[in-house]
Amino acid sequence: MSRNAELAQVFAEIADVLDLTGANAFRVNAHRKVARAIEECGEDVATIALADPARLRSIPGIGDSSAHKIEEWARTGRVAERDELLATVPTGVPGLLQVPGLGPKRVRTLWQEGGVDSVDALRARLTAGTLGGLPGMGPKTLKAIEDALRFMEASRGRVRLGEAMPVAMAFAEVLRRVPGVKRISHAGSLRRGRETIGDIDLVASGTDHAALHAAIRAAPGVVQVIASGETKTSVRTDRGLQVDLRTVDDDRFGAALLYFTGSKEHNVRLRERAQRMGMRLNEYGLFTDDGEAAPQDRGAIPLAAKDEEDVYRALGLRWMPPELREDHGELERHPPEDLLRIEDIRAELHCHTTASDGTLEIEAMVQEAVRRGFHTIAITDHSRSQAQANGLDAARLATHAAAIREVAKAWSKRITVLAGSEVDILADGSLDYPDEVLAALDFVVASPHSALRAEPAAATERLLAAIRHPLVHVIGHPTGRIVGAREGLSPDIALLAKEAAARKVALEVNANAMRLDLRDSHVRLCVEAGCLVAIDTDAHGAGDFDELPYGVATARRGWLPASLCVNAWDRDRLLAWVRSKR
DNA sequence: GCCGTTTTCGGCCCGACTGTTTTCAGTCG
Repeated sequence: MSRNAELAQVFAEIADVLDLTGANAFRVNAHRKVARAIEECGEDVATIALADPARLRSIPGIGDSSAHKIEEWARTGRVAERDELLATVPTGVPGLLQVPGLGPKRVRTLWQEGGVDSVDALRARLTAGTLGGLPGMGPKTLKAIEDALRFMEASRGRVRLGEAMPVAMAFAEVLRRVPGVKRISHAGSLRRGRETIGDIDLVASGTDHAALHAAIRAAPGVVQVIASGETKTSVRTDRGLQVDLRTVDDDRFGAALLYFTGSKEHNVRLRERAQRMGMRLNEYGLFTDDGEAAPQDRGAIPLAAKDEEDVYRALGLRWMPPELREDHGELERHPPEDLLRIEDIRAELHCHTTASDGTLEIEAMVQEAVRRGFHTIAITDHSRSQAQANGLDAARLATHAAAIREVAKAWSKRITVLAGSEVDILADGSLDYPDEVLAALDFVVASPHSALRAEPAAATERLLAAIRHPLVHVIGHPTGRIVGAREGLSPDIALLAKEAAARKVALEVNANAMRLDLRDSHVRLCVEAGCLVAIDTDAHGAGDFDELPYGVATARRGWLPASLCVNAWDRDRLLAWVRSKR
């Protein structure tokens, strides 16, 4: 776990225990907000705490009280208040909050009146059937808890963006065939392009809501209907994913899509803004606030509801790209006008062929790039240390480069093909080929593949050395992390971005959904430093190009303007930069 | 606990669905 993740957990634990003991809900929420702010910070928060206390307090959501706790943790590795709070409840009780359907009230009932003090104890008591008679725990509630426990064991949390998107598209296709359907969109964290997705949210409009809900319940792969009403259905798929459908009338679609896209925090900001302007915002529209709840049920006509643009406009705002709706300052400081778009990407600068561990020959890879409308592709097979990936030694690389240049010549009217390498950054920061070998190539991506558990300071030095190497164009997947599976390196990204900006080296956002490396918060640091960013699919086959949208979404979440993305430059500008390193 | 285009005090978003405590609490997003 990264240090930020550890520290965030301290605040999450404080929030959980406060919640369980019935503390003020806003106080609980404030701690959860701090946990989120820490988790989403691209820099090491403990380091900020020691170096610049004022800057720590300038992070939204972190006030004086939380700042003191963070400073305490940075100095001692502990937070006394957290330890004291945790001592007041049995060790396993906070874990009960992770069970879907169990909130603080039910956990407190289970614990204090039922003697249930852990998830294991809960499972045992459910099996033994000795939980009947607790207040609020009827047979259906107990059954729902039992199902939720089974689901927890089967699925373990969030899935990667690249797994969730195809599932969402398949469900959308099912809805598209329902008679009377008007508009369908995915929403939630999926639409915001987050790297992992908790569940799939869909919003649909049409004339026959009941038919839409029936279609979702009967869709292929659905194994359980969790809830289904007139406007909302939740189902579980055979792969353990929850899919939520909300239906609305088409003239309210924009308000519903806005609402269900979130983030929750962005929505709260919008509602607060609406409130200040004498309006009221919910999933049915933006209404004049007459002091009464649920205007939509009283026949009130919304001021805006049909499209998201209408709602933002009525609130005096420009439409906000979904990837930016995270309450990361997007309402105060509008994101760049030329925020990167998928159609801006015209070059692939990191891919593999059969020379190392790819599945396509050079020419087939080039053809695929042409088919995708790219003006440039760099062929970058693995270097010699990647023996398991059939990495090339200097002699094979020379032959390979000659073959790439042959293909380049044959295709020169259609696309520019660069002979390159993805050269390993070794543990000591040196590269896997001597300089004269690299100098003979057109393009060099330098990436860490091994020693990915190095200390942050060592990782920073190692990557700085690669950035300072005069023949390197791009640092590939700089941290080496695998989403949900490997933490990778934790270098000082702000420092790397500053150095890379000075030397015109691009840091990569690897678009593969397993990697998304750099991640969104790192991109934000790159943008602040004015550092170039490369977005590459790291394609090993034709289908891998399809992952590009995930990389673009990650870059957009980091507010990347097209002007800083080398893959979005026209051919002349890109090649001038490529040649500047030779 | 946090925060400021009414504010350094007094607020802090809003609705759907479910099950059960028969009029609403709990959970979720």
